[in-house]
Amino acid sequence: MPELPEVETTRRYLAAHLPGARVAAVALHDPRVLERPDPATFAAQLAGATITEVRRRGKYLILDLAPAPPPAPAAAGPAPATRHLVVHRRMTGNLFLREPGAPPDAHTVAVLSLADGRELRLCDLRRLARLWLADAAELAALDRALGPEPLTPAFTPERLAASLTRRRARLKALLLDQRLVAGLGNIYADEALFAASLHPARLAHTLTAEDIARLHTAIRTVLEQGIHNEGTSFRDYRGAVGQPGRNQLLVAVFRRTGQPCPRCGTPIVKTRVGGRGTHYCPQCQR
DNA sequence: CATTACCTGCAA
DNA sequence: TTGCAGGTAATG
Repeated sequence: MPELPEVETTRRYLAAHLPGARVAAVALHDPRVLERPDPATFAAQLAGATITEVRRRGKYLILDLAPAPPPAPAAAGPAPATRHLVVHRRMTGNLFLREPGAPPDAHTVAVLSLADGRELRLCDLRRLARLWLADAAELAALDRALGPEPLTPAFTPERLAASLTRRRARLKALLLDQRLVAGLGNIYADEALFAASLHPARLAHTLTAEDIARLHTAIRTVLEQGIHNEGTSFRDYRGAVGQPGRNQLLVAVFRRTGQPCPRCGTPIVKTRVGGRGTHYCPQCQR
């Protein structure tokens, strides 16, 4: 569910409210949410840690943790390592930061209780969301596995071209591949293809330099618009205080099957590309 | 390359 | 009752 704009919207709120907070305890309501380490180690490494920063890489949210200070007469061993709590919300996961005494949220799968009484809750109807604790090496591996951040200078038309020109796959399937660009999902892929006037089933190697330049701009434009509107909420996405986004009111093609194309009025068509529902204007997108 | 499994709820 | 849903890893 949450793509880059939804994760970024959540990140901005959490980054303004979490740094400095100390983790008092962690509860796993559904142990399947935890990838690693085992629940006991996970709880032990989180307890007492202080959240220092909230970052995002693609669709992953990363909480940097400073370890708990050692007990008073601490032996002069190696300092405990900084760790990172990595969260991926997959399809229906939401992260809520709730005030002390807030009523429970449906589908809660994990809770970080903070020392000040607040709770950071991971809630996920479909239970596909995952979280894990990473050390610096694991975080670096995650970083390497992902393509460039589309809203940074690392994402250039040349780099996009390099990952498209030799590929025989259909364009939309490649846009969803996180190794190519980090953060696009089904909504913003469809919207970017519409903004670039490109057919989702177009074979990637047939794109011209002009096509790629338009696509590069379109990817940035739709993601920036999504962030500006605090995400797209068709069904399940909510922000860190439970609020829906507004971008669903502004999409051109996504879930607008049969409705007129905003550019030419032709009814929007829905097909299947790369196993995903895909919406496009058969007139404008070639 | 494409398809399936992982989950649950809801619309068709 | 079936198929589909904003994602990804694991299969053919």
